[in-house]
This record gives sequence, structure tokens and C-alpha cells, in this order.
Amino acid sequence: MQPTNQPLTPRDRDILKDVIVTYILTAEPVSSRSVAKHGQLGLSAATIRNVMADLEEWGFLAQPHTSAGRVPTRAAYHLFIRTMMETRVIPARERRYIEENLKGVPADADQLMEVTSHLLSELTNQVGVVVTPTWGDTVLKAVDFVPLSGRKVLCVVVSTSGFVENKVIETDEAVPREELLRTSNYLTENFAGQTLREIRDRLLRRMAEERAQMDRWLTKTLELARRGFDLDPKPGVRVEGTSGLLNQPELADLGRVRRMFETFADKARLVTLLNQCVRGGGVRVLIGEDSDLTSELDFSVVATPYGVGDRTLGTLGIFGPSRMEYQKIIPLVDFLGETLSRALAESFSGPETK
Amino acid sequence: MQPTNQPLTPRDRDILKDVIVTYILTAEPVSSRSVAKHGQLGLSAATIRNVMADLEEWGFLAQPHTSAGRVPTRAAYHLFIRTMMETRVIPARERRYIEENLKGVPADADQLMEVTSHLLSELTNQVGVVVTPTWGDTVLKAVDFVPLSGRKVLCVVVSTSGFVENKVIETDEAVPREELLRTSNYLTENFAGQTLREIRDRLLRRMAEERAQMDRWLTKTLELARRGFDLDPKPGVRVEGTSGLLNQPELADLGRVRRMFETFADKARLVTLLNQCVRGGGVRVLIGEDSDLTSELDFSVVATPYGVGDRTLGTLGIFGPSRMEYQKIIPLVDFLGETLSRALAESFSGPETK
DNA sequence: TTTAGCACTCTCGGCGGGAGAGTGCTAAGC
DNA sequence: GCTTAGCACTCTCCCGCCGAGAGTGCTAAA
Repeated sequence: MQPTNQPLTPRDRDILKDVIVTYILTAEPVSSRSVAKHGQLGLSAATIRNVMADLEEWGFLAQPHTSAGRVPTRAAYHLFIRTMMETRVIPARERRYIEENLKGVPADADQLMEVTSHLLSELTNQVGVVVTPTWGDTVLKAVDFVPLSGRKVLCVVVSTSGFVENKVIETDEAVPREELLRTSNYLTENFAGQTLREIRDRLLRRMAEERAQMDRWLTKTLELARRGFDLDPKPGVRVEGTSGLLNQPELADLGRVRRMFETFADKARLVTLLNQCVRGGGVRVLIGEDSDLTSELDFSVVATPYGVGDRTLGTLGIFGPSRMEYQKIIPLVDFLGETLSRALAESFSGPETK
Repeated sequence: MQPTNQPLTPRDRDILKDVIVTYILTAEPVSSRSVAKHGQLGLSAATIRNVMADLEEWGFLAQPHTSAGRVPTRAAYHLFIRTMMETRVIPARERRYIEENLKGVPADADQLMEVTSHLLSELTNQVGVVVTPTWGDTVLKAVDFVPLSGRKVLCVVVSTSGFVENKVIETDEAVPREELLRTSNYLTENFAGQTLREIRDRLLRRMAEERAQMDRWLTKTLELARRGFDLDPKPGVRVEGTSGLLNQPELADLGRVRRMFETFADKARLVTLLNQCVRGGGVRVLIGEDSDLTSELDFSVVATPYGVGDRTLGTLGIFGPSRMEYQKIIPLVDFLGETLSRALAESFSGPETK
């Protein structure tokens, strides 16, 4: 399957690259003739045919059928991305557009996620996916309890990275306003700076101890806190732009469309895939059969982690047909990851409440 | 187009009904033979053919082509819904399922909306749509400001119906904790029970007056409030289950699929359509050409308003191919509207803070 | 008024052939 | 020895044709 010990000659590489690039552009099998014509190497179609036959033998090209042009394989895309592609520099106005949208608009981290997934799908024309942080891993900035009517209390939890979660709690008996305030202050002062997971564990321990001592106020406080912090442990996923893909020629038949929607409906698998994709940091690309999720659709994933400081909060990336403009998309995803991280850091952290 | 002054004879109606019911079930043009066979009126296919020819002339049936069976028109569906359909009674276990999901699970009104749209699409196999209340029309229950780091303040606005909105505000200078607390209390005490729109207008007036008097604290409070209440005036829309429709035979070609997604992408038009649909209260049905939005897709809308007391908060309903099980779907949408209204009333209002 | 019978129409699926595109191979040229 | 022109071959795609099947409309008889 590999070139017999020898690496590809420069000419082989030129031709392979040309095939890949034009296939990405046209979505149609590339013929030797078209390479000969528009390529800058002054070779005839026949010569190129020979090379292409070799490339096919080595596993870089494939033919849909005997008398069709050739199509790049996954191996070809990998090679292309690793060694042949010159990544496009993101135009200044595109950078500005992204930065304005991420730094200017959002009022909280949730909106930031929304804008990001929007930008992803808008700028790449693929499906944008953003995995939001797991609650257990976020760091508490402040808690607040707001009395509603009767025995209802609204619990507001804010993380250092700017995420806000609300939860209405029904208590056993009405809690006076001042007490709620004391509770909010106590919790914020004692637990800010720790992850919600740590806090929960600590709370449970404290509750066990406290139950013996019977400090009524503290017991109630801890109970409120436990219920307020009892948040969905699963990370959220934001998927945007699925319908945009309908225009891609690879989704010309209904079966695939249906399978695509099934794929994107299974959020849990999406998260797993994205997370395993970015293990190790930096932009990573999964192409087709690298994963069972995308192989039958011939889809690729380009993803990168985002976070504040050295703490990874989540993942963002795009899904789309393996035939995509990696030159543009990889730097874009990269840049969006960085910009989102910066936006999270700058807008929400600020000086720590110690 | 109408039966010549005469109403339809009972036999005509029986046959028409049979055609509609079997077409809803099978999605295929109904032949005279099939009506003769499985219908309980002991008539031959030929007789039925005559009647069906009349019904076609009167505009209740249509033929895709000469040698196909017949298909109900929009007029037929209307007639069916108005006078021929016996609405299915919702089975007890389905009722229970709905009530458990709406009363038990949700921690706030937003989750309630989410669960509702889910239920809609799950139980009807159509696209569930929920229009959430416009912020200006909701009634304030409580405001709260939470200090974050630096000059950041989190503003939490809670409405009587249980909706919570968060907004991070950046102030000119750091505001001490106590002052924020005073502000929260002042605003809640003075403005609870009014709609956000009223409050905003009143705030603006107060600010104009106050600026002259130069009460520093009040000026700051009002400024904070103005920014906190400056929420998105557009109602939100929650669309669920679009991909579920892909299995419907009416979406067998890609063009329609694409148009469907375009339709659902335009949230603003969806809102307009749903709102005009429920003008007048109670469940309403729009079929096909009643609206430009659905006519080219041959889609229908079944929608109903929801709200607390006599105040309409929003709209919920389903979209789907005109060929749908109105007998089941209409009572279901109705019941969901009622249950959502009840859930909103019971869980979140409680005794008013006077 | 209903019904049996029959001719007619239209769709749908399969078949075949011609055009077009692209290849692989061979033999000649540099 | 590498490159290239030429040519036969293969495969897809499109179009038109045909027969089967389904359903109708009409007519004439019950």
C-alpha cells in the first residue's frame, strides 16, 4: 500500500496535491487531462495517468469506477494536511469580524458559546459544534439566593469563566431574606475558587459532620447549597448549521441526510468524539474512518480545545464532508479556539476573589 | 366549486371521510376499490367512483394524475376537522406522562419550554414549536445584582411566570456589595408586579427627573436597572424534531427537505405565523395555503396559546405535512397548552409579593 | 339507482443503445 | 529510459421504448 520504501518523488507529490486541491474545489473525480491542462508542470495527460495509477496503487487515490477520474483517499488527505498544504492566512477583516463578535457582543459565557458556534458554521460552511464545560470542572465565582414567593428560592451559580446557572429550589419552609443573604455570602466566601466538584464533595462531608452538631442555620445553608450545586453533570453541546450542509453534493441522497441527522442527534457521542479528538491539545483533524461516527458518512472533524490559562474548559470544532477546504478551515478553527479562550479569560475572570 | 347549493349527502360524507382517514394513514392516493372494500357501506367500487368524481368536482378531492387514486384537498381537511372528525381521547398514561414531565422535572420556566417542545415533537412525530414570552410583557417578580470581580455585576431578572434572565453588566466603577443589595431591594420592592415594558418606561422618566436632582445613589441604581432590564425584545422560539420528519413520505425529495429547513430557519416568520394562528384563543389549525409559509410545502400548523390566568404568554404548536392525524394531534396540542399553562401558574406564581 | 364490464390513460420499472468521459496499453519519439 | 500520441476498452449517464399494473370513466344492463 505504501510506496515501495521510497518516498514520493516531488512530481508525484505535485500531481497528488493538484488532484486533492481540485477535488476539494469541484467535488468531482479528477481526470488526468484536467491535471495536465491546468497544472503548471508541463506534462501530458498520459504521463500523469501513469503517475496517478501509481498513486492509486499506493493508496492515495481511488476510482469510483473504471472510466471515472480519481478521488483522494483518507491517506491522501492526511498527507496533504501534514506536509503539502499551505495554510491560508486569515484575512484581517475576517479576524476583525470574529473578534468583534466574540469580544463585543456577548453578555455572558453562554452567549459566547452561541456566537462561537454560529461563527464556526458561518465562516466554514460546515456544521459548527461547541462542547461547553462540564459543571463539575468549572470554578465557582459566586453564589446567590434570591427569594421568590412562598417557599421558592432561586439559586444563581456563577463560574469564574462567566457561566451562569439558575435553579429554582423549593424549600421545606419559607426562608427569610436576610438568612438567604447570609447564606449567599457564607458560601461565596468559603468556596469561591474551587471547582464545583470539590465543593460538592466538601459539602457532603460537612453535612455529615454538621448533622451531629445540630447547628440549625448551617445545616439549612448546606442543604440549600447542596441542592443549588446539584447541576447536570453532562457537558452541553451546541450544534449549528446542519441544514447548511444540505447544499453539499455529498448529501445528495436522502439516506445520507438521514444518517447525518442521526449522527448529530446523538450528542453524547459527539462529545466523546470531539474530546478524544483534541487529546493532546492544538488543532486536530479526524478524517473519515478514523472514527466509526464519521466513516459511513465520509465526514471529517476539525477540532481544538479552548480554556482559560492552562485549564481546558471545552472543545470546539466543525464537522463536514472529508472533502473540505482544510487550508482555510484548520487555521480558522485554531483562531476561533484562541479567540474564544482569550474572550473567556479577558471578559470574565479579572482579578480573583481570594 | 361548492356542492350546488345542496349540502353533502350522508353517503358523500361517509365516503369523503373514509378517503381522508385512509389517506392520512397510508399517504397514498385512495382508490374507489379500496373504499368499497374496507368501508362498511355495502357499495361497489363503481358507485363510489361516481361519488368520488362528484367530490372532486366540488373541490374536496384531487387526482395526482388520471389513473391514480384520489387525495384530499385542503377544503376536505377543513371539513373533516370541523364536522367529521371524532377527536381521540388522550389515553390516561399519555396524560400522566405529560403531566409528570411538565410538573415534576423542570427547575425553571426555560426548562419547561424545553420539555414542552420535546413532548410536542415526541408525541406527535411532527415538528414541535414553542414561542416563549416576549420579555417586555412578562411581569417582574424580583431583581438581584451579584457582584463579580472588578467592575462586573451580574444582573438577575426573574418574572412571575418563572423565567430567569441573566446579564453581565460592566459598570463605570466598582460598586460595593451593600450598595448592590440596596439596589436589588429597592427595585424589587418598587417595581415587582409590573411588566418589564412598564418598568422600563417608568425608569426612563425617573431618570430624566432624577438627573436634575443629582441623587447619586438613585442615579446609579436607575442606570443599573436600565441596563439590566434592557433585554432582547424578541420572543424566543424553540423548534424541535425537524429531523423526525425526514421519515415522512412527503419529504422524499431533497428539494422539499431543503425548503423545509429554510422555513424553520426563519424564526421571525414562524413567530408571526404562530401568533396570527392563535388569535382568538383555543386550538387553531392552519392548512396548507392558508399561509404562504406552509403552502409550498403542503404543511399544516396546529397551535394554541398558553399563559397564566387570562394573560397570554406565548404560543405552542406543531408543524407537519397536511396529511396528519388531526384526531390525535389537535387534542394533544390542546392538552399540552393547558398543562403548560397550569404548570406555569402552579409552580412559579404562588402568592404575589405585594 | 346501482353495478358489471371494458376501453382508456397514466405511472413505473426494466431494457437497450448511443454519447461522452476517462482509462490502460502499446508503440513511436526524444 | 522517460515521455507522449493513438487507440481500443469500459463504464456511466441519459433517453426513448415497452409492457405491466393500477385506476378511472363510460356504457349498458340489472
